Amino acid sequence: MNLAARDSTFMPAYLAKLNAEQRLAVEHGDGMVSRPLLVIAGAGSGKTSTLAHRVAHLIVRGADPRRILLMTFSRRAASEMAKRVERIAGEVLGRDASVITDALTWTGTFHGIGARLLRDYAMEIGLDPAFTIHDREDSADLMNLVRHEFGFSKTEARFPTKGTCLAIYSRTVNAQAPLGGVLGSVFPWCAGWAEQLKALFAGYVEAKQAQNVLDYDDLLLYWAQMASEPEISAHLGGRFDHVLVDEYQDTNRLQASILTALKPDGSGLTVVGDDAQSIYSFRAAEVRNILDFPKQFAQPAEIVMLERNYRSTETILAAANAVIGEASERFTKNLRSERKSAEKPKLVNVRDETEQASYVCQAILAERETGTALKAQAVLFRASHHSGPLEIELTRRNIPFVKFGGLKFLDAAHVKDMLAVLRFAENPRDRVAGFRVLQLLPGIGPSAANAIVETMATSLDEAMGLARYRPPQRAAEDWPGFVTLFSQLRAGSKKWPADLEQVRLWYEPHLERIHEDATMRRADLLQLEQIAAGYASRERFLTELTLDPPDATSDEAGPPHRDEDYLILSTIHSAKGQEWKNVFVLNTVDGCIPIDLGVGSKEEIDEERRLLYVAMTRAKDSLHLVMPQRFFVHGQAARGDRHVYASRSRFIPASILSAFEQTAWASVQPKDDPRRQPQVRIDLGARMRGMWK
DNA sequence: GCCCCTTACATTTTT
DNA sequence: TGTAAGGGGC
Repeated sequence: MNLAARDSTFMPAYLAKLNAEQRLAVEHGDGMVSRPLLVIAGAGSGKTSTLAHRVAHLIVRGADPRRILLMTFSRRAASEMAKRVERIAGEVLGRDASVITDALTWTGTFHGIGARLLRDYAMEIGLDPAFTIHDREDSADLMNLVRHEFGFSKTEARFPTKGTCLAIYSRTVNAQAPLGGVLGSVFPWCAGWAEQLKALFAGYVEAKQAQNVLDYDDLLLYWAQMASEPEISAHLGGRFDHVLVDEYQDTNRLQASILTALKPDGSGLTVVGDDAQSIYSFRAAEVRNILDFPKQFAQPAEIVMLERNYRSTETILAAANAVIGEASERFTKNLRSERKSAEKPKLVNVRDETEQASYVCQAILAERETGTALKAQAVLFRASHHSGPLEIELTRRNIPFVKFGGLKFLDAAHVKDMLAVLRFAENPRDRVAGFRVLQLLPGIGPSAANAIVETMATSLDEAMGLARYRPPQRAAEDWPGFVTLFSQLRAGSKKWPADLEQVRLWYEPHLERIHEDATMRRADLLQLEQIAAGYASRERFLTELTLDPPDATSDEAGPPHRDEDYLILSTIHSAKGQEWKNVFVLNTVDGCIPIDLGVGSKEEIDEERRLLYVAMTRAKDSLHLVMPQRFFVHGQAARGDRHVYASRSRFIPASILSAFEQTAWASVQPKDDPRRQPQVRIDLGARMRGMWK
């Protein structure tokens, strides 16, 4: 049988839809464990689809879905992937497909998979399986505790803040680099504190262990360490036949070392990514991971390049290619598109951020009039706060929107309080949680809270230690209620999610005492209960919520207006992997893109350039880059006129302007703009008084 | 020791 | 703009 005949006669429909390169990636190894595969997938080249097809193809060809490990960048990406795999496999396997894809249980983020594996192997590595996980803020709080303990909060010259300390620590761990080197290259202003930081980090690690907590980095670090032990490594690697990693350009050295430990010779390994979209180096992502992948193994890797773009029009792609073409070093070639369009992307000049907001609103509404849903349109920006003026204008005009990135539901103090109670019950050694919870009681401050967790730590049983403690007089009234709550949560007398309701009933009086807007906050707590109902246990709820929190107003139970049409607002980072018919990019000016903090080195500039490239390549049909000419300075009176002038982003130099259509826009109703009121100050009161002199 | 008030200050992106 | 550290009253 010759290949051509096989192609036309026996190729399943799901393969026939793919182009030649995509099919190469999907069929590599034809379902068998085979040599490593690298897929360089340009923006809009059908990357997700190709990966989903590959997984489905593996299953169709007989691979055991329980032995496939699929790691994506977010849980959202993981569930999207699972849905697609099921649909594709369904075409071949019929209704059995859902049973088979349900067995595809090892999908998730590196951190999420790490947490699961660590609980599995906890006994072997001397970890208490009841460990709780600290999010970024909890970690910073613990770092701060140690920082105070060591007396670093009262040094002559100012010691780095808790957040900076944690950033340095995290960077050092994730980059697998020596502290000195990290300080020199990334945190030069802290280089003088090397000795103290080293001591601080040692203390921080000890504190985490004493309290049986892991931070984000530990999930990778423990996993990598565990995987480097020969006995565990063989067992661990043997659990999975196929390991597939999405967005490989955004993995760091620690993650790469985990992959190597799982599959030392690269057999059964697939990584997918695009170096032109690497935007996470601030998190120690290492673009060399993807560039050096082919050289990493003794056996040669198969390399597949997907360079045909199915998303954007030719004109949008030409402009994006022009922007990325200015980059100094690059692996991927220019993408090509066959979607014709007469319309170039627009460079829109507006007076200031207020005008920018008006422009975006009217353009979006005009598009909706022609039949483009709000959901098919997105506004992207470099930093979360860049969307502030637009959010005000959208609210004023009653245009519903959902914002991704920036403030999270879980950041609200009252939500954190509730979660801290649960975490404290789950792991009574978790001092950050305990410290927070105990201070909710009136009459208990930092020193009493400290004494209590100390008492608990030295007791054989934590709940008993708590019951034995004699609280200060002013806390006597509220104390017994808390002890009862804690004991019941510890004993597990209630079933999940009834636990959470019990905590809420206890918490509500405190909420009303502490916060004036208790009613609004109470609604959040009810929503938290809705979300909780979706999880099997307290432990799963706490773990998964920490590792992949729901976005402020979307996801999970969601707000009542979920079915309605709404506009998407997103940071460029959070827009990764997504696409919209119309895309607006705010503040395409120097100081915003690139952000003024990120212009230190050539590498940082290149990353900022890739950010603009990622933003531009999200657009299918139309793209607007908006450039306010002046920005009002913060920290002045409400109507103050202090401002700075901005210029077009350096990533759009004159030499590539021809790829854009330049326009200017001004709102036709200047009276809407309070800043345009007459710039005079008249003391009418003085005139009135003068009338009687 | 707790709590409220003032003042200073820094200010990206996220698992 | 909002958080964090410090001061003073209870």
